[in-house]
Amino acid sequence: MADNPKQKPESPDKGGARILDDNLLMRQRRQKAQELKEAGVPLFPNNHRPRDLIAELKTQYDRLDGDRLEAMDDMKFSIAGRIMAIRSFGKAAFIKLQDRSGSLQCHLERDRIGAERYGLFKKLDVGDIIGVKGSLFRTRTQELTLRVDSWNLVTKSYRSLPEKFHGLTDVEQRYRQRYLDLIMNQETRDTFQARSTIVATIRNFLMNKGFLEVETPMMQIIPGGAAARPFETYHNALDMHLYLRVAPELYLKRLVVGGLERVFELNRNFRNEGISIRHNPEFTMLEFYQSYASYEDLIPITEEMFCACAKAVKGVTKFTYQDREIDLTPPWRNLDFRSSLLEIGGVPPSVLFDVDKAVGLARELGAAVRPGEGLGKALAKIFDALVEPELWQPTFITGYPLDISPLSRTNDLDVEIVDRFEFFIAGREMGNGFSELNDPDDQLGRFREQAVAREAGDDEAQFMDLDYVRALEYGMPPTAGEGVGIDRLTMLLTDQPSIREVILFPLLRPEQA
RNA sequence: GGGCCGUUAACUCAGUUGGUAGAGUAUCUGCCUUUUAAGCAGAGAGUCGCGUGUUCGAGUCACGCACGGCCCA
Repeated sequence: MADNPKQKPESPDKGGARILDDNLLMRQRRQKAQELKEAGVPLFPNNHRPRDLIAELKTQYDRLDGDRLEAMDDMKFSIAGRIMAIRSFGKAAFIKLQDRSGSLQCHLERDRIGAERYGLFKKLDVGDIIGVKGSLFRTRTQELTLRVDSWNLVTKSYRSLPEKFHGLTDVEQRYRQRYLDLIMNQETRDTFQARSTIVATIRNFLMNKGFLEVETPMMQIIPGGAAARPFETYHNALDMHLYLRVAPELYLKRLVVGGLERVFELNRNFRNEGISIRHNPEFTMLEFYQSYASYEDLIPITEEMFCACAKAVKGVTKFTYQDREIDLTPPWRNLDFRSSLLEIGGVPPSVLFDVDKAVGLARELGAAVRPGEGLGKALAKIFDALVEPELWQPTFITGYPLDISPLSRTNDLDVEIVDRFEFFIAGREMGNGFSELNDPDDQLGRFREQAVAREAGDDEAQFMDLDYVRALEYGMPPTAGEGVGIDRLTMLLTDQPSIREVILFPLLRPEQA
């Protein structure tokens, strides 16, 4: 392959051979595999069907004492899993078998399974996947153990697993080779189990409230719905530039115009921005929209949904995150945006209505503020620096400036602000909700202002979307909508400090230059 | 983009003022039928991330690059 001159250098599998390294351990394993094969043991058969799950055996039989188990010696069980440890003696061995549900110790005796099969068993390696059949018993230390009558190889493993005591701890290797991380680390398996539970809980929660789950384009001609830089791509057959969506918002609201009065989408967004402990270029967002509701109606729904997730994962709504207590019990704190700047940020009142002072303070705090950016943007940057990190307990912040909220309905009493909240837990934004702007003329004006900002160099400004305005001209019922960051919620409920710990395959540069 | 830290055997890690590269686990060989980080005896296993430089001599010092982590932007 490597010496094929026709091989394109850009080929995605270039260098594939380079990472398929060869070392003594692998040569030994392949040698033993060859011996097994020659003895008539298939290395990669696909005819094994385990009947039992380890966790279910434990649930059913771990409460029985040794005598009871011996009395049911003719009851046979069949499990399959990966060999995680072998403790071998001359004519018998203990192995630890791990399946998706847990792990169980098994005991193999030469005199029980026969000298020939026992000899072949000795050629197996830690990491191999095997099936075993036998009965349950208790060892001297009372550990529930399967007494193996017969075994069969299900899948040969050529690579040796990490050391049993420390396991795999190298962060880079854990992310690049997540499969290995999952084999070795129960905590990783638990984290992604929790993630699945959270997603399922949210789906059930919304469906029970009459929401319809929908899927809208991830490849968009006009990327809208959030202040973020999009990824660009290209469709060959249509000869057309496309963007990966930064949010599904404008499509979901088109569906509300269409009469789907309660909709949600729970799927991936893409933002072409920096990577950090709380940002991955692709991330998962819930967005849901409810007609005949305002942003205030979303507050109890949000509280209820988060509590449902916490109960599903942790069983409680009070827990610790990174050694600090979090209490999700409703009602959550509710604080006005400007008040939060004064009370939590310690910002002088004069800054709140003075663009120059706000920009000055934002810059003092190290934020990049472009010339021409308005008061709202500057205040938002001050908020990010001074207030957000302090919002440890769940807090709704309301009364956001209009100029940073181009899709939100203007407040009826104060035209400087919109009917919107963001909410924060553990010093992080967890979500954003507002009464949707459904006046098409107002929306068109907001898009025009965004276009001006874009001209001025704001590459996070919204794109003009005339079809969306046209949809609003047909009439969108008054609607409240909300977005929730699923990765961050998962971090919160699994006590993980980094978003990469809750994304199975976080984005990394390639190993090889 | 900037700062700090890391990269040594399959894994987890030592490696002193620059002087032939170490341990534990894993592996291999022998013994061992209730172990559970099993035990005992022996053995093998390394482009020290990559490159350049300094030096008689570099895992170690300098510079550059790559990848990763944390912090800042």
